[in-house]
Amino acid sequence: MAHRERRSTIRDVGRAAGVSIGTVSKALNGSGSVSDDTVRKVREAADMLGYRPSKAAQGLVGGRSFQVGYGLPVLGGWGNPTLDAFLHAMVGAAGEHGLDIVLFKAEPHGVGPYEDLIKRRVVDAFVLSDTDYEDARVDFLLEKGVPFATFGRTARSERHYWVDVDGAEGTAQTTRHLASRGHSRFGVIAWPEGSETGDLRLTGVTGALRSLGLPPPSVVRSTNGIEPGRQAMAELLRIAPATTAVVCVQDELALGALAYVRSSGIDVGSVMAIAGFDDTPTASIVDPPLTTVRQPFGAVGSVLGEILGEALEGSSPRGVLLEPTLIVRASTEGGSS
Amino acid sequence: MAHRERRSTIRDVGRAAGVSIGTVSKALNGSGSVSDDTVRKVREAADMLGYRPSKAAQGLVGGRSFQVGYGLPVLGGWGNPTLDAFLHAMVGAAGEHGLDIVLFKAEPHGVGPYEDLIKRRVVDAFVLSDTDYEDARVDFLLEKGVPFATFGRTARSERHYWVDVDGAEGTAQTTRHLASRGHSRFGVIAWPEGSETGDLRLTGVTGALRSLGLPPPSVVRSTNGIEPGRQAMAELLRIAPATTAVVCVQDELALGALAYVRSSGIDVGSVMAIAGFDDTPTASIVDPPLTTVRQPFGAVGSVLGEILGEALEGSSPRGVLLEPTLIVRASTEGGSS
DNA sequence: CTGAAAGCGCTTACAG
DNA sequence: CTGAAAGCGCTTACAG
Repeated sequence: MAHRERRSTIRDVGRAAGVSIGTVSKALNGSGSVSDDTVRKVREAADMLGYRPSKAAQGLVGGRSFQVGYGLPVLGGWGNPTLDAFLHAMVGAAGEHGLDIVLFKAEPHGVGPYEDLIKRRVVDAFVLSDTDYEDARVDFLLEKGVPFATFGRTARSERHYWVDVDGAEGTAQTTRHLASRGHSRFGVIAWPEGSETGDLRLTGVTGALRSLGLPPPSVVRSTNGIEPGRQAMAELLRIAPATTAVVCVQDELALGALAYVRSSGIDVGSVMAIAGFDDTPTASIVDPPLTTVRQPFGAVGSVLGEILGEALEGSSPRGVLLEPTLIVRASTEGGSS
Repeated sequence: MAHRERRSTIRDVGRAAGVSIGTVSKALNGSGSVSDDTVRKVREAADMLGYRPSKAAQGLVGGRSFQVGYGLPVLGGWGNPTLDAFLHAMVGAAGEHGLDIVLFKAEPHGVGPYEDLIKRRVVDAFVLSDTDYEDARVDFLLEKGVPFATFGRTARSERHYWVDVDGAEGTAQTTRHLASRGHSRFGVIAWPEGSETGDLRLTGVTGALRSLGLPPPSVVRSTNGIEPGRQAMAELLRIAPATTAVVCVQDELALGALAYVRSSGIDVGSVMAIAGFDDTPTASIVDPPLTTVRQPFGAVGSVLGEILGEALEGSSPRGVLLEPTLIVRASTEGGSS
């Protein structure tokens, strides 16, 4: 079976159209000046032969690969389920700019794979996600002069393309929602200090409370996870027993907090309001369903794909800040209804 | 800033080592015969210059791209969360064979993107997931003689590489577990007819019941999703009110079924046992936690990566069937404990 | 063992 | 407007 027909080359097209390969190239790319008649003949021949130019050859002469590298964040990075929507959107948007996405395995903080892909000329640019505020990869790419776009702001944001979701705005929305439900004693379960993302989310709460004229929140810091969330909630109620509204910087923390409160026999929703961040699939399933903030991962991916086109033109970098959406569910709505 | 140093080429290495570029190539690739001394000199020069051969150039001359295409299944394909582990493992294993993964957006059943990547010589092979039993892509690639490996068996399995998880064995395990807990009236919430994967999972239940000498299950078919699962469960209890054990071919269906049963005031676990398939993250969180079957997605990915190496050698295709693991949780354990 | 040369499939000045 | 030629960075017979 297996046809494995020789893929036709520019030479075949030239022969079929009765012109030189240079003319075929110009006709097909619309570069240089070619008579309408020739263009037509060449197009016909190309169509008939199903000709598509070799990317390797184009890349070699043009010095561009039309490929963008994306290092998969270490497993579990920002929660499995989001990767799907993110990749789809990014691949789609990049594709519309004629760019393919090349996947590779990113080591925790290593620049090794990045360097390799650059040197082997496999990619023209990179997309970085799960960036730290101080990120070795950012400095490396900046120094190499390789275009890239990050998901998340960094210490060098003004020097590279980036897309981010306004986390502070997300928790501020949550806070205003809770305040409108009558809450005034707030707690926050935050990430350890130094996490830019986590601190921005914390800021959203404190800022919103301040402008509402409410007292500042009690803050407990915890690593991510359900069990840590449970413990953090216990701690929070110990240091601030009057708390009635808890904003968590991530859903898992909220799920832990929720489990703790429920197991203490306190009603979640009416007595104690709990909110998370990220709208993980679980959030809508737990009892009671969790109020949370949804990040527009699809939009992040497509903007990243878009922006990559610009990055490759060498225009000066810009950032895009996207708004998250508050998803109100029973974990903050129980009682007063 | 931006160094953008000219990436060094084979010519630079030759100059630095004082040999011809042909010799550099042979020395670095270990092909042809080169004196040990020359090899050493060349290696040193290459290291010093940080030389890495251009993949485009190698691809052009060798006619191979060392890239493998993977079309992202349509959003939500086999449930977001699994994509992460799958991609990680696949990218890792492929990487060890010197292969990069190129992502693209697969249209539902279209071969268009596949044809394009072949013609443009972007990839040497493909990985297909979410394959249908009759899959146009499989026929297309077979006819083109392009190597590929599928996740899931197809009607042409003996002609291509494949990796699959033994779904029938998974639900058979579930069934035996439930029978050992004293259940004898089984229900199955399955996918619509024609889904090979779904039908295999259904088969696992019927087969196990038969060999246990128990009556066949009542079967309700439903599209995937939590809400459909809820409705399917209602339907199941209507047509077979005596049912006490329900095996669902996917977790989301099980979550819907569980929600329905719980909201009817029936105790899940003791009175009504419910099991799912896939061990999605949510499964361990719901109340009660869901008994389910875990697919070794990581293993699937790495075997796929492995096997791709073979596929590119042109050796004759083989398939690998991986065993899933039953994860027992409270949704099937309540009462009798 | 080593080098010169051809060639992979394109694009792009450069002549005509 | 069109074609011949050079060249992108490699690998691989083919001579020496």
